[in-house]
Amino acid sequence: MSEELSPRAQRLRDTGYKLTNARLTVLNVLESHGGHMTSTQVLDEVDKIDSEIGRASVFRALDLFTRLSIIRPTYIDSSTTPTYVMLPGGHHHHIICTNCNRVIEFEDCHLGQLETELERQLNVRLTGHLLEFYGLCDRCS
Amino acid sequence: MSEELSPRAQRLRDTGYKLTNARLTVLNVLESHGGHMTSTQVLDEVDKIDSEIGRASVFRALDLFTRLSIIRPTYIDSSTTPTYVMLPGGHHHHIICTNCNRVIEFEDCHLGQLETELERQLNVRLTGHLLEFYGLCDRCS
DNA sequence: TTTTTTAATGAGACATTGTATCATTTCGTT
DNA sequence: AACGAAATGATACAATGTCTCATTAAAAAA
Repeated sequence: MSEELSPRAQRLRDTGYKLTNARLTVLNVLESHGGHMTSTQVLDEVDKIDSEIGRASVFRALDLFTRLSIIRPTYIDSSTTPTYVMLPGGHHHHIICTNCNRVIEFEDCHLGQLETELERQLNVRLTGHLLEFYGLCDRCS
Repeated sequence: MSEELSPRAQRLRDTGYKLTNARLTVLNVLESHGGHMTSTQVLDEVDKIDSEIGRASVFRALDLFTRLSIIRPTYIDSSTTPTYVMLPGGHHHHIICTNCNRVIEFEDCHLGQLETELERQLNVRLTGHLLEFYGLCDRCS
């Protein structure tokens, strides 16, 4: 088949993982929802598209994508069920209203400098980050 | 009883919540472990101290503390079971090694400026934040 | 101090979410 | 086309979190 692959799918293959139907479907679902989904939502959407895909494979894909820093689990409106956010370009930032749980995205995080500083000081190699601010949104404050 | 209260316990009472045995025990456990614990660990430790305290109350306390930004659930070594980190002074930052899951703490995050900028631009009131970097630690890179 | 009010509790059945196992299938390569 | 390793799907299971409701205990009022 000669479909074109999304950059993330490319990355999957380049890292040595097989491009299976299950993985591509999960990735597709995440991408088409902007990557703010719980596992249950992903399971539902995947099921709509291809009900042959098993529950376990969905969880396995979510785990794999997490390890590859394609997505990141975080806790938004439940302190127990994670929401998977995409890490476009390896990073993500938002504000969570602690009253109504609304999520507000914003652009610049100015963390490039801190990142290189930490890499030098601690001898680590950083590939991404997640920055969450908590507080009250304009409606709730 | 005239025990002195921790600042966080004070905060609980000041916000109008009762200082119950269950809540104080959970808080105590979190504080004495530096606040990097899963719910199961908290349940175990609480049970050691006072086995009368019910499972539900522990979860209720964790939820409450999360709402008050005393702790924050985050992903560390499982993409599903959250680890609760304390937000001392309303914030927390660390590096998670995506290979061995080691957590490296660091100090300055230099986010004060960004915080005030966002408050002004978006008309929000921010009370805390969580900053996570992902990458390979010195041993794994 | 005693009483009152009401939030919070604990027990435990239940629901939800995630994982392990393993025979079978599929991908990518030869 | 055939091969081998990786991944899958089915399903039983395990772990984690939630609900209900009668009872208790914390804080306020008397």
